[in-house]
Amino acid sequence: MRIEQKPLTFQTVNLIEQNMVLNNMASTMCLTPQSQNLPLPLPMSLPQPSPVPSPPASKSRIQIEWDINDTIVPTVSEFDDFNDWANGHCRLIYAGHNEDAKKHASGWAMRNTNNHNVNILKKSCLGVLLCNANCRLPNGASVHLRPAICDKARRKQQGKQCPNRNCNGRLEIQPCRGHCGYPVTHFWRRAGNAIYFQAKGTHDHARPEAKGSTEARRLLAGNRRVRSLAVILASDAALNDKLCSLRSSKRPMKTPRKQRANNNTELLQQNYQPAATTATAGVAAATTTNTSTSFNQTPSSSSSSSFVTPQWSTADGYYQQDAGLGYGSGIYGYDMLHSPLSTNSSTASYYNAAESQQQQQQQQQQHQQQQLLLPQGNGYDQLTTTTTTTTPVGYQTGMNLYESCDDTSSLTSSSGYSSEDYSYFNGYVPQSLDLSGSSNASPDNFYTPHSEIFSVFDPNINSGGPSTVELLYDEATAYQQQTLQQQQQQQQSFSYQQQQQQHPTADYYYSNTGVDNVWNIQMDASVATAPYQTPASLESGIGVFC
DNA sequence: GAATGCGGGTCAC
DNA sequence: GTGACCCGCATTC
Repeated sequence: MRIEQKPLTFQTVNLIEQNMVLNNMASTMCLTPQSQNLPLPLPMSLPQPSPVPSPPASKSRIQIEWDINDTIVPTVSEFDDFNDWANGHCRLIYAGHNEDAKKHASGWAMRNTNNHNVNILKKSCLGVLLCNANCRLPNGASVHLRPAICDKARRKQQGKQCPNRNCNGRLEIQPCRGHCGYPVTHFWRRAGNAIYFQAKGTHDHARPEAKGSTEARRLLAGNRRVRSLAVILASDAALNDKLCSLRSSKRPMKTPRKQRANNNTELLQQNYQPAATTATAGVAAATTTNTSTSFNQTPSSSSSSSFVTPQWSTADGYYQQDAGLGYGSGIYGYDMLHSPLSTNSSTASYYNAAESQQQQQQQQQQHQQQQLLLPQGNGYDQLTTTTTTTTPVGYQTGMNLYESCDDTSSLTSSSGYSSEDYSYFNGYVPQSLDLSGSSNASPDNFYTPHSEIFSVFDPNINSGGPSTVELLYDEATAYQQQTLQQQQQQQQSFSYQQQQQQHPTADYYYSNTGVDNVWNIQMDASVATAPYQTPASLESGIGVFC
């Protein structure tokens, strides 16, 4: 036991950071499998990410030492915000009534692991399901699916053809080896009025898709107008992020799944109500350099408690958090599907630090333009605000910006299948999407690495009125397009982006027969015919057609 | 059907 | 003893 004798108080940010440095140091002290004579991780057929820096460990605002295995854990009166994407060696204490905590939720695909301790629930990370061909979607995103928790279901997943029909790759699990060669483990323990969470290890893989997307796909399974994987992931991430920003104000009563499906249309009518305070905790972006200011610990803090500092308390932090983790930037070896809505935004990675100030100015200008264009009261303006009020360091510029950004998260976790996941639509109607739709805007604004997002919609898709899922996607589309326009204005040369711009008329089309629920991603033969190239392929000069 | 929690059991160190 | 992992069962959604 290492319980401090002094009363629990909320320490200064500096102390928090110091603690995180210690935590990170502790994590680095982890013995390697070699040193322990443990079997090395299984050789992976999947392309391994290049050595990646250790992501920041999640922070706890509770400065007290404890361990999940302590006989008696400290009693606290203040709790951490729930963090779906807890990473690194960290300990968090959640309120006992926290629904997510009660469900032992996580954005990571965690499966139960028997530790023969009835008091402590142990879970280990399953990694992420990737395409072994390392294919890229037209938007540059990689395939990063969520491994099924159920062993049987997971076995079925593996070896399946990549959802990208033009890719011959197979889905393979990239196991998590973030804890000394073993999967990252999470420990949950209930004691008193608190739920204690401890994570060991730092995930060495991309985030899987949000849990909710699996549900979404199920919903879509019977829908002949299922979108592409890219869109699914994008929209999922969009919803994910949005839910993140709303988490604190939501949590309605649970709704049976069937009822949710039936109510989806009704949900669309709900107006987007921004959260006064968003208590969802993203992955704390502490840095080992201890140079960070209080990322996410916005001055505004929380109105509910002087101790509680919502990490996402302001819209401004939206993208900072999103951009900061670096998953999308390839820092961790993967360019995850990004959208401003995405939990894995890589959009910001197209910019570098030296340009950030200029970008901000441009963004502000763009923001003003957007404000003029966007309808009010439909929620879209909310998103716009979150998008364009990015601080100079908001767009991720590399690992050194961890401290100013946070991870996002999601709907995933607990709420993946919860009604709340589908209950927080903006409620804006398709018409609003037209503002960002391809019909009115210059093509130059659309053909970005993510342009396919705007091409996937069946022209007849709304003929029968938008479904819940459709609007879900539309929402992602509109939001993403907004940011794409900003990106285009940046005029920053990124090879990948340049490649896209070389074919300003190129377009991608998706088709789905509805039979096997497999999606085609095709380039319009009438326009550009150059193969799509990923940044990597551009470097190597090898075109990638998937 | 899948997620989740639980627990028995095995294996390696 | 510890940790990882497999498996089956039951419950819930």
